[in-house]
Amino acid sequence: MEKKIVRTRFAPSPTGFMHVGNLRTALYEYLIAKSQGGSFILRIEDTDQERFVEGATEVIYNTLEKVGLRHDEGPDIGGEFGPYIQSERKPIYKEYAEKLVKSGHAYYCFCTKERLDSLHDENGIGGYDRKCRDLPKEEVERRLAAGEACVIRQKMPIEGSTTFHDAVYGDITIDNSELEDQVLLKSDGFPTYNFANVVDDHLMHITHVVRGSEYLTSTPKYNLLYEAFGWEIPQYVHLPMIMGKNEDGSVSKLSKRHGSTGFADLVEDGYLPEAIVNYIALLGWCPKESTQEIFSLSELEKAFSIDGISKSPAVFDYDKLTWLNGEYIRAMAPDEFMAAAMPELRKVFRSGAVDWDVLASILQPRITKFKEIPDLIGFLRELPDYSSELFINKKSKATLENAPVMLKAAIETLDALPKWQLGAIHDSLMALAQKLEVKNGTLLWPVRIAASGMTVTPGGAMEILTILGREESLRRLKLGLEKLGA
RNA sequence: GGCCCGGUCGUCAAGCGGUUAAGACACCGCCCUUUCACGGCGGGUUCACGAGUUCGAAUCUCGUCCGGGUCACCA
Repeated sequence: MEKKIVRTRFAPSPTGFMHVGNLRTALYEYLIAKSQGGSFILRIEDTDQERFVEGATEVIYNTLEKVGLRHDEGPDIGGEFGPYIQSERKPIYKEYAEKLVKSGHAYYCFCTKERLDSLHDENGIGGYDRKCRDLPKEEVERRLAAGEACVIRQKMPIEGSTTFHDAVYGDITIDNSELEDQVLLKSDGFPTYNFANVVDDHLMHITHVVRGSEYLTSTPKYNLLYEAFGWEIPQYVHLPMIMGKNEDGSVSKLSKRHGSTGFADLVEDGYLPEAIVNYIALLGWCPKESTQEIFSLSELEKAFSIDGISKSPAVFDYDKLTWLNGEYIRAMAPDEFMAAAMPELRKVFRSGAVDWDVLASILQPRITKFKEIPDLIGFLRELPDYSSELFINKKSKATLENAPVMLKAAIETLDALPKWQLGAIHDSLMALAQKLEVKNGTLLWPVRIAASGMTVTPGGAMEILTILGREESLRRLKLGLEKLGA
């Protein structure tokens, strides 16, 4: 049997905002295609002209590029089945909608917006009453000729039920009585989302329709459309929703009140695109026969399979994303880390000789986001005001009495150092502790306190001294001595 | 409210009739160590509840409860 080439599509509407749910859908669509050697298509769904946002398609292109999801066909690069922007396909939808009217699967409806609104109850629930479903042919033609505004509606079966198969949820059956005679073509001539999808997915030879599970209940309408046209029904792959945790502990569809929900917001918050992709891949999918969690995009392409997709909604966990981000930072090569950290480092050190390598070495294992850097090392730029109480530390056996002694001895040996380098500082201080017959901590604790003015610092006394440089280091140590009244 | 879907540690999750019910994040403890971090080791009444099928159920069936989704000329 010949195997059909897998074709998936990402079909966002240009709203100017890339929700992580959307991005995950795109990711899975890409992975389903690529894991099977297929094609990933980008189609812009701009059928709602009221919602048009300037520059919104650029946001889509930029996001896909940043996360590395390269499409094989799309508005910007073309392809065999274009155009790939729905507003440019307007005549196609009209043609197919009229076909359905002719075959008796759809009909013209002249009901006004006001009449439709009056059909809903106070909760906004209640659908169309099918008033125009059986209008006499002559009346339809007369009103059409008169130029009366109208839409084309799908004629749903009154009885029976429709069953469809979903690759993750299995067989789902819904009574046809639940199905409304939905609008296919709006009065402005644009298709509705549902109709445009069916027509385009078929015309573009899409094999797997991937979308959020909020579309589960409208899928029978799709099947009915495919059947009315006599088209082959694609594979449905519905994805579990992404939820956010509310303050009271409950969950609901991930939205702004839960934190950043857009790709751009997350990047702004300091998350790396690779980490975001890695994290959302794991939200609702898990590899088979492996407990691997760190995945590059190409590793995902190899490991992904539809049967690893879960059914239940997943809560977006910023903690885990943060951890992953830290993992990505730690995995960076030194020069890569340096390049990425430099903009933040420059906020603290505008000029001057700094031992960048030592600085990077204390930062890389400690940060989870680059934007943490300025707060973390502000003390290097300016010594904070601190209390002499900080010199006391039980575990290091550091006291107010021995601190001045240690400091004095440290200043003396440090001052005599020919070269101000981490190795030299390390060796001399270790030798000093031995000579004084105290544990390392007893010497190093007061030195670090005097050098930093803080009880908790990234890196130890030696790294801090190295970065500070000879002059500033000695100045701070002497200041510490003064503070101790010695 | 009708219909649809879901329910394994706080969170992401493995599990597909027989397991000491994996792993990860978070949390706690210990170790490493000059603080913190990294790293290492260890810890926690997790199968919503109730029936049923079965020698045996987290896994199958039914009911209950809880959560979510959906009912537009929005996507």
